[in-house]
Amino acid sequence: MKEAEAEWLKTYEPRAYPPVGVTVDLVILTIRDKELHVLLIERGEPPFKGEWALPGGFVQPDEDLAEAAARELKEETGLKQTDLDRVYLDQLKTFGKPGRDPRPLRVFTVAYLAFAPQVPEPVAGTDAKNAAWMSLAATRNMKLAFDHAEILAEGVERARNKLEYSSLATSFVGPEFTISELRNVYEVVWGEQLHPGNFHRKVVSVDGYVEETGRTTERGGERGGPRARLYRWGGATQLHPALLRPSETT
Amino acid sequence: MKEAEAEWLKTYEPRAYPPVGVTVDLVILTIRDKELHVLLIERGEPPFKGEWALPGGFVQPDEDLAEAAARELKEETGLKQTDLDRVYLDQLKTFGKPGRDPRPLRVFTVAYLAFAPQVPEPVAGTDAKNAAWMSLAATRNMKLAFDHAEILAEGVERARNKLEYSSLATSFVGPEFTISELRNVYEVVWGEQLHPGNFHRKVVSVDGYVEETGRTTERGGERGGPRARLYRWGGATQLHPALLRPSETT
DNA sequence: CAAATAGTGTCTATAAGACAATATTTC
DNA sequence: GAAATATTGTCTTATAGACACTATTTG
Repeated sequence: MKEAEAEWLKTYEPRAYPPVGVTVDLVILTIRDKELHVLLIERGEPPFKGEWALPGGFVQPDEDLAEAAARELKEETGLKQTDLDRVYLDQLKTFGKPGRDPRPLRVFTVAYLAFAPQVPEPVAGTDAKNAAWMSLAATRNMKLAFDHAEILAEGVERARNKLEYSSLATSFVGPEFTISELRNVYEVVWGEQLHPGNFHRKVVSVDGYVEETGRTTERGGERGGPRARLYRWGGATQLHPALLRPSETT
Repeated sequence: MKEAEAEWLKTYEPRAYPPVGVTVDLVILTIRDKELHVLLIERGEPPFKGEWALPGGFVQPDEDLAEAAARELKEETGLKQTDLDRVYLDQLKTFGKPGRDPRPLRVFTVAYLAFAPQVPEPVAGTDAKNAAWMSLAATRNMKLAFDHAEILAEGVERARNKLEYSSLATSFVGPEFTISELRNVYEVVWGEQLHPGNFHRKVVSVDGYVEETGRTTERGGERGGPRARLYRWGGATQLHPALLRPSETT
């Protein structure tokens, strides 16, 4: 049997298969000015030259999918390693409808979803391409390249669900955060107001979600209010019990 | 710009890319004799000739991924269309580690997860290949082809989670079922006993999960007990509130 | 001081889980 | 009749959400 496989390998002809390509595309979400934003790239090359698209590119021959996604994340966001360590990055879904890429090569794309903390820099593009954080509201009036509008919608939907059962809301804030900042993540991603008092009690009661640092913010809120206690992530990945969306419960 | 893209298309050279291939592989789960089973195929061709693998194959040029998965499901299970309509089939995850396929073609596989109702036939293979429902316990002592053991584990894990928040347990039973049969699905997939009384009340209380047919089984249980009422799926896809695994709640 | 916000207290409705009870049915 | 099972009842505890209250801080 070993000989049979070796024999078969010799006669194998790669070009018998119609050519296909595999890319990774990233839905990188962050929160800026109390709005959900996504990182978009203005394409410098055809196809869709000049249009906005999700960052991404071909998977290199020696790379696993997750490696390719991590590489793209690093290249496109220009985040420092310390920040990158705290970024959530996980596979979202794969898209491969014939014709989704106009090139004479059928391209499948494995979409990844990432949650980034607030980044001060407006985003550094690696090459001549233009990169920008776009608010989700803004993207709804744009036509994105390829099927990226569909991928983006899928990513946002996944993000909304992730917040319920996981502690990933902490990926959107800094290493130390107040309960209000965490609540803001939920409110922005879910697009609904939460009850501050109940949210506060809930978060601190879920085992392992957050732990106190023992310190507080330097100042109160912009328009008044006491200083808030600072928390850090408590190590739990899954929330028990979950933090369910109010609008889904009905 | 239109001219620029047309120009670029002409100069484009597909063979500049190293050759890659894309397959779909299916984790098809069903319940037989109070055990979770998966459909496996004994490979008739290299690579891994003679070893057991998940059913699957190359995505055809004109096919979308979901279409390819549905085609493979139909071909490999030999299920009738009426049964196929009730099978759950959804994308699981994509795998593409370099070297996962020994051929001189890099193969990415998009794994799909399917839940099938009890099928009387032992499974009809389309060609010379041997196909069989294997219990999960049995697969743990086997070496599966490619990285299919990893894919299978991922599928089982996803199945366990799906039961909590969705009504997909009904995909494992016939169009009409008793609460006990449904409970059996949960017990087998989760691998733990559930309280019959509490489970019963819970299931009938979740809005839209099941609805009564007004009829009962013809006979009681094998070893006694009254006839059970027959239910059908009530139309809800998400469960509110969810049916959480006892062992996860602690 | 007025307004805003952090954090806590309290009460109610709902849900989960333990346990028991009753009615049917099979061998 | 004995054992098994479907279904319902009851009680306790945990949780979610509504609402109110106090303390602290900013302009």
